[in-house]
Amino acid sequence: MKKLDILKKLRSSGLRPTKQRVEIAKFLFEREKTFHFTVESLDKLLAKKTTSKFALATIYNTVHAFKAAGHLSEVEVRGNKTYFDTNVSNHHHFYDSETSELIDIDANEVVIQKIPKAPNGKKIKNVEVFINLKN
Amino acid sequence: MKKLDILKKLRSSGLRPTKQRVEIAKFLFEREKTFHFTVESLDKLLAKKTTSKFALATIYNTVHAFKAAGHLSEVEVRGNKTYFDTNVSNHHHFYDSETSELIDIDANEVVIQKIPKAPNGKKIKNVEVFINLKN
DNA sequence: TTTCACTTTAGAATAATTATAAACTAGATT
DNA sequence: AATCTAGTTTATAATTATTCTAAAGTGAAA
Repeated sequence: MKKLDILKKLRSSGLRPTKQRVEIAKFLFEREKTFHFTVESLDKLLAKKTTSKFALATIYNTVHAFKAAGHLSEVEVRGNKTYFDTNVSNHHHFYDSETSELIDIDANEVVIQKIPKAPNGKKIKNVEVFINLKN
Repeated sequence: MKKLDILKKLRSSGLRPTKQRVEIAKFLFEREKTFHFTVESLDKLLAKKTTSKFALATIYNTVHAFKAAGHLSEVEVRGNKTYFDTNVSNHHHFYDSETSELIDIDANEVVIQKIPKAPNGKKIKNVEVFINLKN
């Protein structure tokens, strides 16, 4: 994703393209493969890979703004930290608790044949499959 | 589950049946239906339903001891608090984010037809299906 | 260029959980 | 039964992730 596209992406979702947002967006979205991270890991990676400095609060703000704009998704992993994913399409995950690593699973790699119907008055928003790994 | 069974359950898993553990175990396991809770909700319920007093740290200790002994399972819900479940068999969940409520889904109510194979060197520990609800 | 709503920032505040260390107790040993 | 001890409880402090605050900074519209 080019810088121009990043500016477009930010602007089109009502996010003013500040220096910080552009740089974080470049770091997150200029990649081939999807990327999983926590705010803590992102903070460390940004410190290592860029010359700019970011307040931790800015990273929280930015990640939440990107999530609200639909550019990031939050992954349901139990544990202390919140995981985010640059893959915002409907998909599933392997989770390796040994390494705390998430791996994307394409939606079409999982086929569910039978599912219960939602409780009265409720609808199904989405179905997430978690495959926990061991060695 | 009778008190005698509770003593047996604790002893057989190497947990000395202290006053606190017995009372918490009775509260958790003397029920027909499975029970979902957070440490916070359990603390409040114990305060309401029993005359004894429990230090919050004791509730954390006890819940973790029960989990380590396989009497409770921890549920993958994203959010600030950790959820526990008295249902330790293999099963799935509805999650209602409106009410933060978990509902058990029996393992045989979900049939998965296709699933990817584990990454190299890893094995599948278990598969958890989460059905997120909306109104 | 001036202006102003939106952002960033550092640090304080909050919330969940874990650690600490002293007092207590179940149950084995005498 | 009295003693002993490792395991347990307790109150409190510490830690960790995250959110709040309020002052200073900045895109971009006018």
